[in-house]
Amino acid sequence: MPASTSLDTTQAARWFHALSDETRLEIIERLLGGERCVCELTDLMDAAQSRLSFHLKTLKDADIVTDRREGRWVYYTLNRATLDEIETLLGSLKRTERTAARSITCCG
Amino acid sequence: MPASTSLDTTQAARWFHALSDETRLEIIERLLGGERCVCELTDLMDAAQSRLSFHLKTLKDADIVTDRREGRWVYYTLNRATLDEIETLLGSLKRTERTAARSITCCG
DNA sequence: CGAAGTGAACAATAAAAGTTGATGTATTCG
DNA sequence: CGAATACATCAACTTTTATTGTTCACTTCG
Repeated sequence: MPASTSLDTTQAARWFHALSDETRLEIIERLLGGERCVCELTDLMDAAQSRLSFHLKTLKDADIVTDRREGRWVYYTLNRATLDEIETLLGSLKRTERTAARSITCCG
Repeated sequence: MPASTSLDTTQAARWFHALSDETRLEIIERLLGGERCVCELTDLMDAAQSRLSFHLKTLKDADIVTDRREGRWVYYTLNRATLDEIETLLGSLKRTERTAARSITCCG
């Protein structure tokens, strides 16, 4: 049986890591209004292009955004399905387990 | 006015960072069943005490757990209120903005 | 009081992650 | 074709995080 409980901590850590950076959260904010190409984000955020590219890749690897090429532009969009999954996961971090947790009466 | 939109990205990044580590997620899982003292966690997770202490501090700094001393033990508990806040925040990362996002017609 | 247990804090090190500037690749346009 | 634009990728470097072993403080108990 798996080491511990039901949560996929590896996947969860990946997702939360992708969300754990201010620049990336700002990107996400910009994408709330709809898809954006990199150059728009570069303008809006006044950030170096290579820096944004780095963070966009991080978000993409975590499946939080998707990209689409159109001519010489690449448009990024929020992947709300993944955000839904993360929200669900967060929910499961709150649920009270009814299993026999209190059997271990600590160290005494 | 603030740089961008309504989201407190600093706070959000702090929270997500606290959740972005497998060890910390495992700790949270163990706490789902109720409060635990450090020595229980050390046993359950087969991890060095100083390592757990480090991660517990990270979680505590992010307000995701609270601690309580009782005799020589320190008990940690999930702070579900914070988890609720994070869930709400995640929700706001999904909402569709109705503001004039499309005014910028990109670089063309 | 002194020994033992519990856990925080510290220092040294290792490993990730982020930034910057430069280079490379695809696409469009003259 | 050649120049320009959009973006990814890379290498060098800096900053953050995580791990490990050790030490320190507090509490209990003989």
